[in-house]
Amino acid sequence: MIDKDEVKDSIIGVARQIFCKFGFRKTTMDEIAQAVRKGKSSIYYYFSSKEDIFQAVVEKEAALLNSALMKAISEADDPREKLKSYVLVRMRTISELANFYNAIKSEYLSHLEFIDQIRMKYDKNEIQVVEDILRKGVENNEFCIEDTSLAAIAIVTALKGMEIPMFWEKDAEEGIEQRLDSLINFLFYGIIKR
Amino acid sequence: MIDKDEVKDSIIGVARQIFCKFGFRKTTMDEIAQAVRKGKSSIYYYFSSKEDIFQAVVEKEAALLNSALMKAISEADDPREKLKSYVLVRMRTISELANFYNAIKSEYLSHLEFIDQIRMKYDKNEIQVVEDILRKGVENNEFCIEDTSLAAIAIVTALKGMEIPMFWEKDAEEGIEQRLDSLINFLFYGIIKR
DNA sequence: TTTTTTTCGAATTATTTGGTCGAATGGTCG
DNA sequence: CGACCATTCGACCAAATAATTCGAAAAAAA
Repeated sequence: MIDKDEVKDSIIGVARQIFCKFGFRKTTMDEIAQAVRKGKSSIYYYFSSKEDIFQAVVEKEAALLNSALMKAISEADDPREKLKSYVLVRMRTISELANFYNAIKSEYLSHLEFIDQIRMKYDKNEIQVVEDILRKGVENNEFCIEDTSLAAIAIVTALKGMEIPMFWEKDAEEGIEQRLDSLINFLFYGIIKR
Repeated sequence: MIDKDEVKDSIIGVARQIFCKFGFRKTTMDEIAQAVRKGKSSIYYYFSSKEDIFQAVVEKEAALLNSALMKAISEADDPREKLKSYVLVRMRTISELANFYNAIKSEYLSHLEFIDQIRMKYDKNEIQVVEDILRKGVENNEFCIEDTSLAAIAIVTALKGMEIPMFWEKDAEEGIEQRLDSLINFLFYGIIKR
């Protein structure tokens, strides 16, 4: 017998590719089915709808980013390093996932609220994590921040700001490192105790 | 009043991009219309159908290749150079147009016979041009060929062989120069009088 | 064999899309 | 101005396509 989750995973993987290429609308169940070498109807044995598949893909992407962040943070030790590593890894990973986000953006997919829901879920998590780092930094006397909660939100928001479509359009490769540096500098100048 | 041909050209240009990205099937008239900032029905004022637009795009691509070839040939002087330049420019231009051909291939577009027709039309032209080069080369005693007509067909066919989809898949950039060299060598060894 | 899991073809329904048409809009020229 | 083109567009339709359902057939497990 086959592991159902394995099949689901392979569908998610394949679907991701096709979504990347054509976006949500232009991706058909037939294409997904053919790509995993199954009948169209078989897909419905694993997922209840096209939207369901898409949701799974988004969830997986978000989880991927999340685990990359967690790993990066856990590997650095002092708060300053943690924060730096967090920012760097976040941008790098997002950059890798850019394909997918590109595919999504522009499509009038906003009415699929679950995307926002998933994002929000992970956002809260992210903000919490960043806040923890900040708080520890304050305790260690490395950062001077009045309201760590607000600061965390600001940082995550700033990083999200770099995800805006425009950013990924053309300059990608070259511009990214510079922007990262300047962003990190900016954050640190305002945060680090001098 | 606007120049009708200008508008047509802009439609062709925009349509080309979208065809490239999504292929014929997945490209909708609405998209094309939106991209040129017109109503869908307005497009039909300039073109009679989606196929008609596509045909125009193909025609333009073919014409582009053709004029590139003519220019290259006219700039070289002796037959040997002409032939070499022809081969090089052909491959280079095709490489640039690869995007478009990629978009077309794989789609079951073969039932649109006009593609074959256009190709054939330009093929005949190309074969004729090559044959002229060869014949001059023979006159100049640079080439030794029994049947220039057959040889021309062979050469054009050989070059077309390099257009097969597989070729463009992955190795593109690196492999192309080598292949070109070897192809040219191959042609010349069999043709040039030693 | 019986039962359960998995697949699929055919049918159904919902949505999309190519294409038409007549009515606007707007500029041109007498 | 008003008659006359050129151009645009919204509303509409039929055909195509796509999502989803369903029952039955394989395949696997028990």
